[in-house]
Amino acid sequence: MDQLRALRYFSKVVETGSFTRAAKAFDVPTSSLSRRIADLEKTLGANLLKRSTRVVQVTEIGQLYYKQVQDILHQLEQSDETVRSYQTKPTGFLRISAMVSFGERLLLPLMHEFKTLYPEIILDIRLSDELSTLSRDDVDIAIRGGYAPNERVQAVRLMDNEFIPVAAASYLADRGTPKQALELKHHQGLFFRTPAGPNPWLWELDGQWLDVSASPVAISNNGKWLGEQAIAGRGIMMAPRWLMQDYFKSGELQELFIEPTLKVSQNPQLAIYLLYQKQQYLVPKVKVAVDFLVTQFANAEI
Amino acid sequence: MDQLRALRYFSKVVETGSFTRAAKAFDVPTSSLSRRIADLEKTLGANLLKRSTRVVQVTEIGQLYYKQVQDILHQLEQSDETVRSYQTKPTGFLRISAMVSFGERLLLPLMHEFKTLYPEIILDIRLSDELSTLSRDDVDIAIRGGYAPNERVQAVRLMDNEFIPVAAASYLADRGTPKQALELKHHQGLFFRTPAGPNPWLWELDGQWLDVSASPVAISNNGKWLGEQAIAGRGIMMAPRWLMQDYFKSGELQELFIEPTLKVSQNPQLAIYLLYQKQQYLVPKVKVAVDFLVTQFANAEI
DNA sequence: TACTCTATTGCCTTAATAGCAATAATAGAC
DNA sequence: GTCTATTATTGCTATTAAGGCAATAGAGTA
Repeated sequence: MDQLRALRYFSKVVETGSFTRAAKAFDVPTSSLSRRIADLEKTLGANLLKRSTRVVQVTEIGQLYYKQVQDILHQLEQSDETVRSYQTKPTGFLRISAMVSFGERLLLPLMHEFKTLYPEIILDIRLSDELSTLSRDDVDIAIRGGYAPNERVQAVRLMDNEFIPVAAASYLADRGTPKQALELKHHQGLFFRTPAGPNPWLWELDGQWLDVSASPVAISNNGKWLGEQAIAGRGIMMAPRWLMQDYFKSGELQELFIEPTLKVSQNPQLAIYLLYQKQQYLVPKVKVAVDFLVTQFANAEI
Repeated sequence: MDQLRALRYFSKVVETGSFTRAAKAFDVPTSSLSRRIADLEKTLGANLLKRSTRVVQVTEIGQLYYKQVQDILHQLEQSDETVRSYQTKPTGFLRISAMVSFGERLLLPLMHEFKTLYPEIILDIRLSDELSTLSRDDVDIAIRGGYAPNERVQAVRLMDNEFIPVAAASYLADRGTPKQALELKHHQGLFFRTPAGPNPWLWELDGQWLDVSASPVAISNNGKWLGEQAIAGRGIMMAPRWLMQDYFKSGELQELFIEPTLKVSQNPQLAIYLLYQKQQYLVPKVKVAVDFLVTQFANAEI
């Protein structure tokens, strides 16, 4: 029995809820599906589907089996793809997901050079501050700050992601320039909302963490808008250092030097990571992109 | 093409390093393997094996593919097994792995009752202080202290694993009874060697960790032997509380009350965990065993 | 009750795989 | 260097499994 074929048929029936629709998808008669799935059920000794002539329902165990089978089929597909593309030129669609501000400031400017190096790769760059799961056919490469990957995902540290307090001169003239962390409680704060909630302002003393967040005047997951608020003198913002260079140069914002140093996370390894599926590294388009990006950022940091 | 069959053939050839031996294992002619694997290579467009008439070598990409295929085949086998055993009586071999002293003191005494409840389950209990990977066909259930499982493994907290300092009366009469952690530096220590190295004696103050280990007189991964050393008055030992009950009753050892409380790990969740593969929970033999053990330990703790 | 849509079943065709024997290739023995 | 034993491949045929079509049976709908 060709179990894989049976599994593909079964999966499609679960997804479409119908033998007829599934059969259309494979362009085979429904009788084939019926027989393959019946055989599968026979060898497994369990009913995966509850059929009536009009409606197909998935049984409890069928549901469970479906989930696991999905995963298996997907892994196999990916392994096959890796082998198939082995030793070929880097080509095809390359899907990269990155955080919006990081993408605009640092990633996109690099990609012109990448494109000239590998003209046959068609870039599909998605900028979003949502977490990308990287688990399915989602994206090939994701760039995220401090994200806990699962065991099949490889994480490479690209660069620091140090958060520093900044404010506009107008704000400081108005409310004074804080020098001590404890003064911040009486200031106004602009907070970046991560998927895990607004980033607090923390202060560490011998492993003890103190929250010295200012009183919030704005919380948003949109860095650009928060930046505008800061420039308008609405409050103090904790922002990534790499994002602030332009603002410092133009004088729109300035760095605050506060004792002791503030953090926005208890995680000491706050950095920006490049993530990719381990098994995809031998796929040429993924390999060259990972190598290219890692090299670029390693050089930029010197 | 029946890809699964081809993958099984291919895997066996990699493992045995020979078409002939692999063919014997499946009881089919070598020509079948030759053809299936050739087809597989054709559809993948890559050479997985480098053949000479006498020696079969695995190519780089073949090696990679083999590893991934192994994983996939294993997962599929397990999923099939789950479905097959669904709604059947708990039966078959049940392989449990536990730490030696835990097994002897707590686990084995329980298993008589388990055996009468489920006489058709054949127990295969392996006691070892080595880490069990739980990843392959290894064991169905593992019991370990503070072990970081991967995402496919479910961990259930069974009981506390508090380590306390103990010593024999003879030792204390000889060297004095320490009351302060800092005094320990001048005492003699018996250390348990975990897979991550000897367990240090730690003392926490506001997130700062101080190592106050005594000077070592013995280090071993054999708890029994260490216990004998302690009874013989050779030194102070940090031992799990649950292991000491008998020694306390017999008066062979006594608990030391040291300020501040000592720890053997920075991990606050030091406990004993029961581990099993998530997808196996619906396999009756695994389900009843997990439920039985969790219930037994939950009750015992009241 | 008749109608329609859907899954299953029987029969035959077609495709894929197994089995056997012969062939080609090569490492090791002499 | 030649021979021999072992091993993988290939050609041919038999066998097995899956596909395709038409007929059948069941269940909701008009």
